[in-house]
Amino acid sequence: MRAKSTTRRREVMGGLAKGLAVIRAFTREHAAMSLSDVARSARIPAATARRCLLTLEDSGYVTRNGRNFLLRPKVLELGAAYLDSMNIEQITRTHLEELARSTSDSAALCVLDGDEIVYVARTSVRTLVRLEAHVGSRFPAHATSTGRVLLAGVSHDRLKHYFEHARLDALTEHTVTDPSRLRRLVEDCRRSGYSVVEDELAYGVIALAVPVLDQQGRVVAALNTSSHSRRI
Amino acid sequence: MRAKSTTRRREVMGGLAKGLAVIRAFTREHAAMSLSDVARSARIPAATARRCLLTLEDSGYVTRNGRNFLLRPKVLELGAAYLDSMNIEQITRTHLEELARSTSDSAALCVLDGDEIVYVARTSVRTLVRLEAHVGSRFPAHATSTGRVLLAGVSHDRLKHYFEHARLDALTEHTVTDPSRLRRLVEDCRRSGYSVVEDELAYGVIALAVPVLDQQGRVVAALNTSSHSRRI
DNA sequence: TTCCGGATTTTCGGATATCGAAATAAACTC
DNA sequence: GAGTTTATTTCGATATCCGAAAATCCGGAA
Repeated sequence: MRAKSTTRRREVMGGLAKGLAVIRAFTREHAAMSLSDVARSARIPAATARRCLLTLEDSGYVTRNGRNFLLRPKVLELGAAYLDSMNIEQITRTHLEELARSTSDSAALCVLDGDEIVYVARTSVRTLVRLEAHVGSRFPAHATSTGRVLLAGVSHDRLKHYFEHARLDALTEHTVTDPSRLRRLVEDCRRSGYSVVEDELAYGVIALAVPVLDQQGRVVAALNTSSHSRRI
Repeated sequence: MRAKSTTRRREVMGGLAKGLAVIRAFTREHAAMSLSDVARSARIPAATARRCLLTLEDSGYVTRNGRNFLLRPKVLELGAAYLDSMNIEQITRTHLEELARSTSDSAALCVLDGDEIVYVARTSVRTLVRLEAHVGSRFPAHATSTGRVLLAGVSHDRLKHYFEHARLDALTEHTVTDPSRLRRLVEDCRRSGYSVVEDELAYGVIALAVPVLDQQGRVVAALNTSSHSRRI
């Protein structure tokens, strides 16, 4: 007790972290949950889950239907703050829509977050059946065309950090999981300016990605277009 | 302050509400903010804002760039929980993309939240210049085609509540702000099953909306397609 | 450069609200 | 009605809250 309290303890707000965990506890399979469902799912005590839910209800993020709680669309505003601040709308207008129209296929704008890519905007004509994705969806960077293009744009240090920490799991038997091979593919991206990946994220999915650069020539996002390769 | 003098005080988590306010403080104009900017913007003491930001940084929602904080794409996951739980992807695939393709214009899927509509998904070919919208964007229900279709689908009680509380502000000189006239327009929607609105949300914008029904025939969302009407 | 003044960030401490286990109450099951 | 699960309340220990003070940073003048 005394020993640990003397050391510099990082001051954080437990309640905030728990409340966010509560929001994230809701999924497609668990769209409506009772208090105890939420507590179990978010791994927090029932009394705390209750306080979180009441607070979220008070501020309009959650609503109650009988004994069940569900998310309200207001939670989208939290993401909207990001989309807004990143000026996603402008990039979308510039690139995404033309790409989708010209290829008549799915197209998406993604950014890198840790060792995953995140969908920031998307348009599609026929959605990939085996890959449900929407704004905010995440996939491991190493198995996606977008991810490789984005990795090609980060600093040497960050790339080093990526290879030290990322888990290169195989998602299909074609997924590249060998670090040095992946490193070579990323370098190819840097040279060629694009990346094509087939059957590495899921069977039957082929995608092509190119970087989106800012005025200084830095990679700020990546555009991809994807399609079915073949049936399996 | 002995005992619970203030009878039955609603127990809430102040920290959670404040943390969410911090996320929402970020906007296009203020994409990167210092601690004191955030505190000012969210109307909370600096010391508290600091604890919120450190917590959000710890959990990956916020990052630091020198003395400035910015949102990370992880905040999109909070909205993704909603999109996921509402099965938006399926509705999008079913309706939105076909509409966008067939009309070659902007199309969006919206839901009602309070007296506003919220964009839940969108696709567009040429974006309306005067109306930047993305997933999570909100507009007042009374001035939008989508809003009227959605209002036409709510219960009598909720509609009553809407007319008692909503502020029918004029956004252009064509905006319908008279409650009884709006009520008639909403009833028209209920009968006809669609709504067309021109120049009421912004000059030069015309939109048409139709409801999306669930198996029980309840209105769960509305689809709209919009376009320029004329230059002003 | 060095120093100063103002703004920002961090620390501090007492008052107060939250945490969470456990008790109680309510609801549901059989 | 007894047994089981779920929801709510209680309460001492503890962490947060926030005003204010201290430390730090920063830009510009000398």
